[in-house]
Amino acid sequence: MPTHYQGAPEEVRAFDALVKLTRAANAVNSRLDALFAEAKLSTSQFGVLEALLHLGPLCQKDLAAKLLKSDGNLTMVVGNLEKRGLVTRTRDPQDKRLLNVQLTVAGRRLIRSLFPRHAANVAAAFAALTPAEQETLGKLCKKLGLAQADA
Amino acid sequence: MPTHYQGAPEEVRAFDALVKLTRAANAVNSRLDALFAEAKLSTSQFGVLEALLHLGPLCQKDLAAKLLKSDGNLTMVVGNLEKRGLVTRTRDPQDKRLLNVQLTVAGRRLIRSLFPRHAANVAAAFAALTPAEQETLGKLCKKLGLAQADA
DNA sequence: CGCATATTGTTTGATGTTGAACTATTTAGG
DNA sequence: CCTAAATAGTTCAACATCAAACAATATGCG
Repeated sequence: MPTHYQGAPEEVRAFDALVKLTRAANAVNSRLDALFAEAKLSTSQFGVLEALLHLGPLCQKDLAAKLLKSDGNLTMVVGNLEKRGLVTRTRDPQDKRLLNVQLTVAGRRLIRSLFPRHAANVAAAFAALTPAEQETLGKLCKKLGLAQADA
Repeated sequence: MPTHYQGAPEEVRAFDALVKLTRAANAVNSRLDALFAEAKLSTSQFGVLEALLHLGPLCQKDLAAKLLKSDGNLTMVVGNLEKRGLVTRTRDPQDKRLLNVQLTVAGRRLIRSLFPRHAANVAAAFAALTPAEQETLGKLCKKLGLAQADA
């Protein structure tokens, strides 16, 4: 049902793995998004709040690196969070190029209330696999992911 | 390097698998995007052209289902392809609600020239894993993906 | 010191993305 | 038949996303 591609065996095999990998990632992440939507947060917004909760205040450059998003994008995502009073941006006195982003009281309260449910969702999503299967999946994905760097 | 989350063991294990799964999917798909960018095609646009090549003319509803995108979205993606003369939209005479999307000569030529290189890219991306590993990865992803349906 | 270069963030323009409201058409039940 | 419900697309608002051009600041080298 993916693309019935008639090609070399290694291509057919790789296509099959690609389709399943992509669908699994989408399915799991879509499931997790339901919780974010409850709090009217986008995936990226949740990611920013989570990073700030667990790593403390960060500048936008670091946030972008953490979330694997472009810097131009972070301006908007953080901007929308700031509008809602969930984070503040303060110019770094040492290096005035930097904007330190940190949680407000409301932001901290929100992410702290959401995170335990998020963690439970992640565990529930992966409960379809045994612990050994999860570790195998993790190993294979890591190997696959790292190999793309030098492509 | 993911989130150093201190939680129940099954949550930590699931988080680890989630991060690696998501990163692998992103890394592979980013790598594949490079070819699409060469032809100034977005991932979705390439997906539409590929589906039309291998499955023949389709209405937008079917395309949306194939690509796992919203119907509203397909209006734009197909519209942009139509602007470039790569596809045409024709109203179905039997059921006037349907718009049949099909490749133009230029569209067919483009996707046929791109696809072999795409297939080679997919195979190269997965060459980091042995055939057996690719099948294991596929099986685990399928199991994981299907389990999210009833969440 | 003083300028060339690098770094951080913003802006802009194009595309993608969704969900909801809306139109047109078809289908089904009474 | 004829109207109610379902279906296919479009449009819209909001947000995401990137790349590229840009401004402001910092750093380093002569």
